[in-house]
Amino acid sequence: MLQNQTIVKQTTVEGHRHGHIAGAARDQSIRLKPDETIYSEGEHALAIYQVEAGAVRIYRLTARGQRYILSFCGKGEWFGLETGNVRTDFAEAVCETCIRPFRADQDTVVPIDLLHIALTNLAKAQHKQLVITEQSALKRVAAFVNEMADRHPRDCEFDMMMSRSDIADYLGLTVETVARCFTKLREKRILRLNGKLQRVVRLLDHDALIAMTI
Amino acid sequence: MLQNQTIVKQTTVEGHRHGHIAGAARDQSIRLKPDETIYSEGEHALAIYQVEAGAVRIYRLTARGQRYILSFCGKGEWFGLETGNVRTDFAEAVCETCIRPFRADQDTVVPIDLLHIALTNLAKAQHKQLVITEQSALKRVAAFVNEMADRHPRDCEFDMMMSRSDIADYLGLTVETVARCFTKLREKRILRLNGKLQRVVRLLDHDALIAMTI
DNA sequence: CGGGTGCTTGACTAGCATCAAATGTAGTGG
DNA sequence: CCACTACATTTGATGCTAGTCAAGCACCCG
Repeated sequence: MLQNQTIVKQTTVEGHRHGHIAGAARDQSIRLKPDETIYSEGEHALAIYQVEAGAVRIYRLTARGQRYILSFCGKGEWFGLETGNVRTDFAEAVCETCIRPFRADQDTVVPIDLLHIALTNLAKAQHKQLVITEQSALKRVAAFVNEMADRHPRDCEFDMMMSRSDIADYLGLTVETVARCFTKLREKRILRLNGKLQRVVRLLDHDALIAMTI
Repeated sequence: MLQNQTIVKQTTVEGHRHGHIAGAARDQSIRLKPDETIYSEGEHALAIYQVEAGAVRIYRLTARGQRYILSFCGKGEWFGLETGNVRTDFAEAVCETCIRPFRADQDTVVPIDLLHIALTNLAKAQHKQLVITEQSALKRVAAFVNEMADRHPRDCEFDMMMSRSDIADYLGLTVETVARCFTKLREKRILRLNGKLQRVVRLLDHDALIAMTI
């Protein structure tokens, strides 16, 4: 028994080589244009990142080329922590985005609680499992809008920034179904959609929205 | 920027009080009967566990009383690591099971790589997301059987131990659909089912099974 | 023997995917 | 300024998949 024990405290991120994007001097902020790639599957994992502004999508491609978005990371959230030292997924900016890399240089050991980040991401992933499996398409979309609303507390109007196909690939639905769900939410007077791409949500009835996700 | 930084090295499990089950003297192994509870939602998290034999199901209950199984833990796998110090889910033995608790006593700090455990569980959760969202019912069941088969390398016959409703609640399907998928796998001559409860799988065509999960 | 449990099968239905097309907006070039 | 293309979103029609409800079977135990 207990063959799997290893020693504590190997709590710095793996990977030592320098890559294209983490080449930024002294781990300073990086500005990204919409859809710009941060890292790709198969690359050497050499840094973790914190979002300072904007949003990042983390996704994988299936054997059939299907995209599946594991998570969206908003301001303050961390991403890029991997089990091994090779990337298993892709990271891209959703919109105009600003991120801050943290490399694992031996001399500049940054005091980051990697365990806390990992556990937070685990909790997010588990919550997403519940959302996806238990609920109908409408409830999934409602849960998504609610998740976005939580990132803009006190604002009743905010820009989701994600396209319909981003949302579809995140919730395991099709673009058409997502669009239909948004019109249903509009018909129910729970929200209004503004902006040329209909990505700006104005929440009319937050309580009703929350009630839908239960 | 960077408000969320905290200090490294708080890598011991939270919780200091003693609970009913971890009261076992000196963190020795615990034997469990089928369906015996290990911990429940809302309890104080005071230990993490490693499975020595058998299997454990980790699940949550939705507001409507629906059970959703987040993961099954087999031999060698760890569970019970939480973000806070309160349990957010339930843990039960699937069958006759043996687990080993690790408490967070200040004097007996066990050298466990909690980060590695957290990242492994994160990877499992992410993989499960892909299985659930991308695939049809048949593919999900195939993926499940494959997952079980991976726990019994070189054996072409093994006992899954989980009931049909366990599998259904794990894959986000109904019992009937799971049963239908198993008959399809039988009809395709990919496996045979033995035992009084039809839980013993005999793999006839492992390659075909893997091909289904892609 | 009867009742309980777990698995399977059948008939029917609701909901989402699929295919197809329309709308709206921005950008380009005549 | 208008025609044209390109792209994102929306809407409509149709079919299939999995959920629901119901029943039947196999096994076990009192």
